[in-house]
Amino acid sequence: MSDVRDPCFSCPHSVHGRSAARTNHPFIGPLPGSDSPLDALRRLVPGLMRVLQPGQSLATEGDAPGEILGVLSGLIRCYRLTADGRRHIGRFGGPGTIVGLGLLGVQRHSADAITPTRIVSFRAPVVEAAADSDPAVRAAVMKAMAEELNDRERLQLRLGRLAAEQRIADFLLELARRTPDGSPCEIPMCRADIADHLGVTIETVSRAVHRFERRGLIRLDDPRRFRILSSAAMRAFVLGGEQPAAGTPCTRLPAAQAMTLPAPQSPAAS
Amino acid sequence: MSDVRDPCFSCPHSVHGRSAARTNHPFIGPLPGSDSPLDALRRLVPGLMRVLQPGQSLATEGDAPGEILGVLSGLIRCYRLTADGRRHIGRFGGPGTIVGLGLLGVQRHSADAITPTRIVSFRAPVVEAAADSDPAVRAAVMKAMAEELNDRERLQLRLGRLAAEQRIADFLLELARRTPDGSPCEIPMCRADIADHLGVTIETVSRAVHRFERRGLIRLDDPRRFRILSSAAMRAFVLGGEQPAAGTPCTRLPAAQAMTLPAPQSPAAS
DNA sequence: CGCGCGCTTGAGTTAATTCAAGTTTCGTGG
DNA sequence: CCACGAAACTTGAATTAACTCAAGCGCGCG
Repeated sequence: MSDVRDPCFSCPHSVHGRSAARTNHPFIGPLPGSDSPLDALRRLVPGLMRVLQPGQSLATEGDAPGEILGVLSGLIRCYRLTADGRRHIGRFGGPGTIVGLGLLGVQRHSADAITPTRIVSFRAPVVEAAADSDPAVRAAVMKAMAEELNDRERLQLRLGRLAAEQRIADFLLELARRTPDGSPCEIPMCRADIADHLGVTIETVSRAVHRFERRGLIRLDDPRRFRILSSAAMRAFVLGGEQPAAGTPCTRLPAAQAMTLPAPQSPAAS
Repeated sequence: MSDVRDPCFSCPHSVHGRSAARTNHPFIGPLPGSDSPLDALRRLVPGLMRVLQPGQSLATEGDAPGEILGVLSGLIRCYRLTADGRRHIGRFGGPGTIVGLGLLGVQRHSADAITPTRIVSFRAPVVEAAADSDPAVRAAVMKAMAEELNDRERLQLRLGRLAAEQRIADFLLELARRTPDGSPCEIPMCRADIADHLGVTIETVSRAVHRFERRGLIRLDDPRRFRILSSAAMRAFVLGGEQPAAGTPCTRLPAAQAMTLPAPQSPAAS
C-alpha cells in the first residue's frame, strides 16, 4: 500500500527547502515507539494512503465526517475560521495523530497540510464496525480518544491560564519534547501558525522568542531552529516561578498546592 | 439506589440560599431528555450515590483514577492549580456530566462541588469490564468521550481566539442555552469561578456584564440572574461581527469563509 | 450590629496589540 | 547570473484592552 518509502518514520520535514539536516525531531503528535493507536488501526482496518502537499486540505469544517484520518509523516494543522476571518489552530498533527474521532454529526474543524504529508484515511463506518467486533480496534480508538482528551485539556489550560510569553515558552518546550537540552530542534511551522495556535500575534511570538534568547533560556540558530539551554529554567518560567507580573489573571489561592503542569511531555503511552 | 427523590432532574440550584424561584435552568452539562450516556451507565453499571456540599472535593489532581463520576444534580467545577496558586477551571459539570473518562494513568484535575450536588461513582475497572462485554455500555462511554472532546474543543477555541468580552458573552450564551430570549437565567457560580474558567479577572467579568446591559444585549436582574435580550445580537458580538477592536489577535484571512462557531448550543444528542 | 464575602466601580499601569518599517531569504523571470 | 518581488521574520513606536490596586456597597450570618 505504501510505495513511498519511509526514510524516517516520524518526519520528512523540509521546511522552506531547508533540509532538516541534523536537527532533532520536533514534538507534534504522540511519541513514537510505543505502539500507537494509529499503528494498531493500520494493522487492523483497511485504509487508503494519500500524499498531500503543503496547503492541501484534508478536511473541511462542517462537512459530514465520513472518514478518520491518520498522519503517517509530515505535519498538519487543524483549525477553525470565524466569520471575520480569524483563524484558530486547535492543534497540530504530526505522525501518529488521528483526526476525526468522536465526531458528533459534523466535522469540527478544517485541516490542511503544512509540510508534505502522508496520511491514511479510514472510512468511519468501517472503523466503527471494526471497533464493535474487534477489541483491539476498540482499544486503539479509546486510547486515541483518551490521548486527544488529555491534549485538549492541556491546550485549554495553556490558553486559559498562561500569559502570552508563557504560552510561547510552553510551546517551545513541547516542540523540544524529545530534544535534549542544548541540541537543535526544528520549528516546523511558521510564526503565523504558532500565533494562531497560541492566541497571540506573530509579533508577540517573535519578540518572546528573542527575549528568551537574550535571557539565556534558549538559543536561536535561525528562525526555524532553536535549542533549549535549560529546560528546567524554561519550565520554571512557564509555571510562573518568577515573574509575578500582570498578564496572568485568575484567582491566586493560598498557593503552592500539589500541582504543576504535568509537564509538556505527553503521558507517553501511559 | 436513589432514595433521594428528584424534584427536578436537572438542577436543585439554590445558590446562596436564594431559591431558584422561576429562573430557567442554566446550561451546564448535556441537554437532558435525550438519553444521556450517564443515564445509560446508571442503568447498566452498578454505582454508588453520594451527596456533596459546596466546596467538598470529588477528585484530586494527581490521584490514581480509581473511579468515574457522574453528576446527577447540582454543579461541580473541574480545575487545576499552578505552583503559584493560580487556578484554571477547565469545565463546569452539571447534571449528566461524566468526569474521569479516558484517564491515562492519573487524574488530570481536581474537582469539587459548587452547589449541593448528588453524584454517582462507578469503579473504573468495573466500567471498563462492562464496556468490554456490553455494547450498550461501550456506546455510552464512547458518546460521553465524544461529547467531552467536542466541549473541550469549543472551550479551547473560546480561550484561544476570543477577546475577554467575547468570551464572557459566549459564556452567557452557553448558560442561557435552554433559556428563551427575555426569560431570566440563573448564574449558578460566582464571578471568581467564571473568571478562572475564562482566563480573565473578576473585575473584567463584572464590567463586561454591565457593559452588555448598557448596550441592551442583556438585562441583569441581580448579580446571579440575567436575561439575554437578543441572542442573535449576542452571537453576532461573539463572532466579532462588530468591533474590529484589538484584543483579538490571530491572522485575519480573506475573511468570511463558511464557518461561525457552531453556536454555543451543544450538538444536542447528535 | 458588625464583620465578611461577593460584587461593583474608578484610577493608574502594563502586557500585548496595531501600525509601520526594515531585513533577510528565497523563488522567478529577464 | 543577477534583479526584482514576495514571503517570513524582526523590530520600533504608539495605542489599547485588560490587569492591578483600591475603595465602596449590599446582603447574609454570626
